[in-house]
Amino acid sequence: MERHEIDVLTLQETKARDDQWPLMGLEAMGYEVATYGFNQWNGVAIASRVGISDVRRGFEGMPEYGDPRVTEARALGATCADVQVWSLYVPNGRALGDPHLDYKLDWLARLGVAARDWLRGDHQAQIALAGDWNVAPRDEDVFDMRSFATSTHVSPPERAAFHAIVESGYADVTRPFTPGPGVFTYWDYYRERFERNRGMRLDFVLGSPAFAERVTAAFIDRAERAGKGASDHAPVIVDTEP
DNA sequence: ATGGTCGTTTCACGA
Repeated sequence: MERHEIDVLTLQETKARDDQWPLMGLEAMGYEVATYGFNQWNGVAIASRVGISDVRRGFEGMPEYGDPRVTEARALGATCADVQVWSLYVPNGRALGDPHLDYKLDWLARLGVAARDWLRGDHQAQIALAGDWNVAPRDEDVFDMRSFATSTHVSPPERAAFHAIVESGYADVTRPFTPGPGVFTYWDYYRERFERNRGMRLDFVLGSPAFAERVTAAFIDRAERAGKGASDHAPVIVDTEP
């Protein structure tokens, strides 16, 4: 965060309850923090050094689909300066035919309905939908499509759900600055997946028209994936005009 | 078709 002068940070799959956050450290760096941690599995958070004026919680999980410890996925919205930022952790889906995939598709559909409502209410709204989408929208977003033939993340319904949100007015502001193929945001921990660049592009920032106009650059910080103890996802950074 | 890694919920499980 210090190296890249991050104004607003969104985190997903934090595996932390609200009471487990290192808030003092973030606050010492000048950040306000909003968290939405369900349990030790899944949570989301937003840290902002440009202020948080409003916090919205939405799109919680659907426990009827199974064990709520693992099915819970969350979305946390916060108004940071003039931008409404959402930290999204889209459900994983687990496997084709698994009820968790139905839950994932329902969750994305509900997000799409809400996102369209936000645009209808205010055409000048600056909204960023940022996080782990757990969808690889294009074939080039996985290192080897043959090995994903019977997998989630690339299935037509998942891709359709993602594209529906794009087509409703939320542009992917990251891909134009980080074109593929071979450009990923996630590499599994299995041996040499990162070293061999056998990854997936699952993390995106989608922006409303007014926000997308302000974006000047995007960057995937691969170096953060290299160290011992790193997350399996790399940070995705977006720059905007003031 | 399987297994490979990681961290926590541990000799199991979801990512």
